[in-house]
Amino acid sequence: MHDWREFDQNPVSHSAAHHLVAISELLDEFGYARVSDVARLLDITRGSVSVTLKGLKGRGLVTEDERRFLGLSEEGAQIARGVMAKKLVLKQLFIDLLGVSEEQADQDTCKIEHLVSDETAARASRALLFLRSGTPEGTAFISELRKFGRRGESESFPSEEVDALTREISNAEKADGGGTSDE
Amino acid sequence: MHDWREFDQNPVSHSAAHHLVAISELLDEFGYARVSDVARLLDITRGSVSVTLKGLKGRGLVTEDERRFLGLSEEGAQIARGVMAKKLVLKQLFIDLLGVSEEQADQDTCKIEHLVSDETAARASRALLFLRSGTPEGTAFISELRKFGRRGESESFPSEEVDALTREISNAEKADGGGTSDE
DNA sequence: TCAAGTTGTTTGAGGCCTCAAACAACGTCG
DNA sequence: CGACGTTGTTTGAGGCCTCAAACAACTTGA
Repeated sequence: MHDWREFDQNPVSHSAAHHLVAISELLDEFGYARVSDVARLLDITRGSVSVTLKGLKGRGLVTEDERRFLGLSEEGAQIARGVMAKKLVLKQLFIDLLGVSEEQADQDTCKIEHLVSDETAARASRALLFLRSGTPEGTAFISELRKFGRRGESESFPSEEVDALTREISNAEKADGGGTSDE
Repeated sequence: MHDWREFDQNPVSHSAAHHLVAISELLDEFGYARVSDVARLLDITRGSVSVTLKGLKGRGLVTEDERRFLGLSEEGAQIARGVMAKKLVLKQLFIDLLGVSEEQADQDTCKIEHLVSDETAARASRALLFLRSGTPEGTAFISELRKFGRRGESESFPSEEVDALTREISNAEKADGGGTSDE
């Protein structure tokens, strides 16, 4: 497992991704985006945005008007779309499937949005589409899961139950022949 | 969405979390952990590990032997347990529910493990327990989902389907009264 | 017009993480 | 013993991200 640092390889960092998404959202909502608007939306200083965007402009992801209005290049827009789509899909999956509160789902996906692989995001979207297609199996599953979930709402995370699950899974992995989880 | 930077608040950073987990795994597997072992496992230099661990020792999360063997304080061990449990639960959820390959699930969860909230992790573990309990609804759901998933294995992420889903969801959000995603 | 506010930039600082390189303190083995 | 290898540390550097503060340029309004 030597690739825990793989976001080193990401075309854009966590922060940069958020800058791109912010610009995209501002353009959508107001038709323009300036350094200050991005700073306000991300709740960081204009100085930080200025510096970060300098890099993104240099890499051809962000463009700038004579009037200092920001825009996204095709590549920048594509990255932003990807990140937003991942976030949306994951968030909705957490909400619809796991029953996480919208608030919490938003906070969580906000942090992980640009870290999940295309494969996982694609599969999540398949699951979501399936759920939303309203098949009896989907409906029954969710309904049973919710009933099941009503037990043990203790809310502290590494609960005893999880410990048991942990043991169960890691035993299964060992029996399986090792798994990928270490080494 | 002003808390996209919330890992600022995290007791430990991404990197630090991995150091703690590495120590925990090494202790589990070999009974001891030294700076070099951690470095090897994380694939970074001893110098980096030395520096990072200095911080973690200072914060009372990591201990050190006279013989330079590393250990975890109660708090450090607890953090490591939490992170490992989150990773395991999410990984297994991705595999069992979404049908992601083990390889990919491992890479993904490796990056997001310590970013997910307790609530989401707890709910994920409920879903996993439910799935593993072998109820007919669970089994039927997975089986139907897999059939459903066999269409559109195109594997590129922001697929047309996802775009459609995106529009659908964001429209629903607007109709809903706005949602939390922007504000 | 001129003061006040907004906007964007730069700079100096710091935090975090990483590296390479240089060191010192251990071994081990011939 | 002495050369060699391992181990852990420190240092100088850089990347990335952030801040506060100081500026310059612009707009606004009385």
